[in-house]
Amino acid sequence: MSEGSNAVKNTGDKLLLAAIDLMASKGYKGVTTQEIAAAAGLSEKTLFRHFGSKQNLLEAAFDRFHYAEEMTRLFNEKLVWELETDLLLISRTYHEIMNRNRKMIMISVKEADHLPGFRERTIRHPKQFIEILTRYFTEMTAQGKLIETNAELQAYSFISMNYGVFLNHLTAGEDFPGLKLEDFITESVRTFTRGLAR
Amino acid sequence: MSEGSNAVKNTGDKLLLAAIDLMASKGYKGVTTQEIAAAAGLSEKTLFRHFGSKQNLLEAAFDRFHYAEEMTRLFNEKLVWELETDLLLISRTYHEIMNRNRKMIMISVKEADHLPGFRERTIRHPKQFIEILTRYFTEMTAQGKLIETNAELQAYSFISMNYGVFLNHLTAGEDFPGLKLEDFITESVRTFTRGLAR
DNA sequence: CTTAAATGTCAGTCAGTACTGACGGTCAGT
DNA sequence: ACTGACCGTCAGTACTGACTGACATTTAAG
Repeated sequence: MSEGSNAVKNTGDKLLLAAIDLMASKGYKGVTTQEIAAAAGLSEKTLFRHFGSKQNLLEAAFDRFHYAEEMTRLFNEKLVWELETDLLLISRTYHEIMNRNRKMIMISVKEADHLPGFRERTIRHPKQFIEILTRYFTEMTAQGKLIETNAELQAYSFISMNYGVFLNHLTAGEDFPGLKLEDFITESVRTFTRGLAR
Repeated sequence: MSEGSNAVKNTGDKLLLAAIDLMASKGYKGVTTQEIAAAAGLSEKTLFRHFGSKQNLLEAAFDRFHYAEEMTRLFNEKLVWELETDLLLISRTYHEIMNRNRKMIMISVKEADHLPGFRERTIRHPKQFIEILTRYFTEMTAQGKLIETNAELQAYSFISMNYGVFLNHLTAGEDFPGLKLEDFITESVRTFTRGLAR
C-alpha cells in the first residue's frame, strides 16, 4: 500500500517503487528508464513491457497512492471535543500521513507540470484537510469552547504551519537545528490552544 | 536587483531573467538552452558566449540573488518590543522578501541536487530568520512580556507557518479557497499573540 | 516433458540537446 | 574608413535517452 512495504513484490511493484524512489530525489527528467529498471533489479525492456512508456510509469505510480480518504476517517471517529487533545491528534495524524507519502509528495512538488491534474490531487488537497478542520473549529465555537474567529483562516494557519514543518524536514533532511518533531507538535499545539480557547 | 526590474537590460541580464523564469516553471532539465535564448530574444550562440555552459547560467542566476542580509537589517531597526506589532512586521516582511525571490526559491526547491550548496543558501537559510526571531522571543521573555516557553520552537513554528502559506500561494497559484494573504497574517499573528503574551 | 508466460540480451533506431567553429553583419568610437 | 566588440546564422559534432524487434532463457503449471 505504501512505499515502505517489505513483503515480496511482483515485477510491476518493484518498478513502481524504484520509480517513486528515484523520481522523488532526482526528478522525472533527472532519472532514466535504465536507472529505474536497474534499481528494481530488472531489465529496461521489462519496464517498457509493463508500462509502455516512462510517462505511464509516472502515472501508474501516482494512481497507487491516495491519502485523502484516510484523513477523513481518522478524524471523525476519534475527536473528543477537547481542543488541545484534538489538535495533538490532528497534528500527529497529519505528519504520519504526510511522512508515509513523502516521496510521492516530493515528486508532485517537483513535477507539477508533467501531469494534468497532478497538482489538484496532492499539493492542493490539503484543502480537504482544511475543510474538515474548519468544520471542527466552527463546531467548537458553537459549543462555546473557542473564541469567535474566522475558523477557516485558523484552520489554514494550523495546517500551513504543519505543512511548512513537514517540508523543512523533507528538504533539510534532518530536523532543523536540532528540533524534534514531537517537541514542535506539543509546543505549537499548546500555543494554538492558548490562542484559541475561550 | 530582482526579477521585477523594468529598466533596459543588457544581454547578460536578459538571459539570466529568462533562465530564472523558465527554470522556475519547467525545471532545469525541463528547459533547453534554445528556449532560454529565444525567450530572451537572443540567439543560442550568444548564451554560450556569455556563460559557457547551461550549468554556469544556473549558477550565475543563483549568485545574483541573496536575501539573507536584508532580513537582518529590516529586523533590528524597526522592532518596537510590542508583540503583536512586531509579529505583524515580521510576517509581512517575510512574505515580501519571499515573494520577491519566489522564482529562485522555486528553482532551489526543484533543483536541490544540481548544485552543491544550493540548498544551504535558500531553503535552509530560514535558519537565520529563526535565529533572529528566537533572540527576539528570548529578549521579550526576559522583559516579562512573554510566557515562559521554548523560544526556538516558537520561532520555528511561526516561520514554518508563514513558509507553508507562502508555498501554498506559490504552488496552488491563487490564494487557497479565497483566503487573502493579509487576512491570514493578521489572524495568525493575533492567535500567536494570544498564545504567547503574558 | 511440454508449454506458455514472463524476463533477459543485444543491437539498433530516432529524436532531442548541449555545445562548437567558421563566417558574416552591425554599429559605436576614433 | 578602420577597428573591435558584439551578435546572428548555419552546419555540424557528440552524446544521451526513450523506445523497439528478434531471439534466447528462465520458470512455473499441467
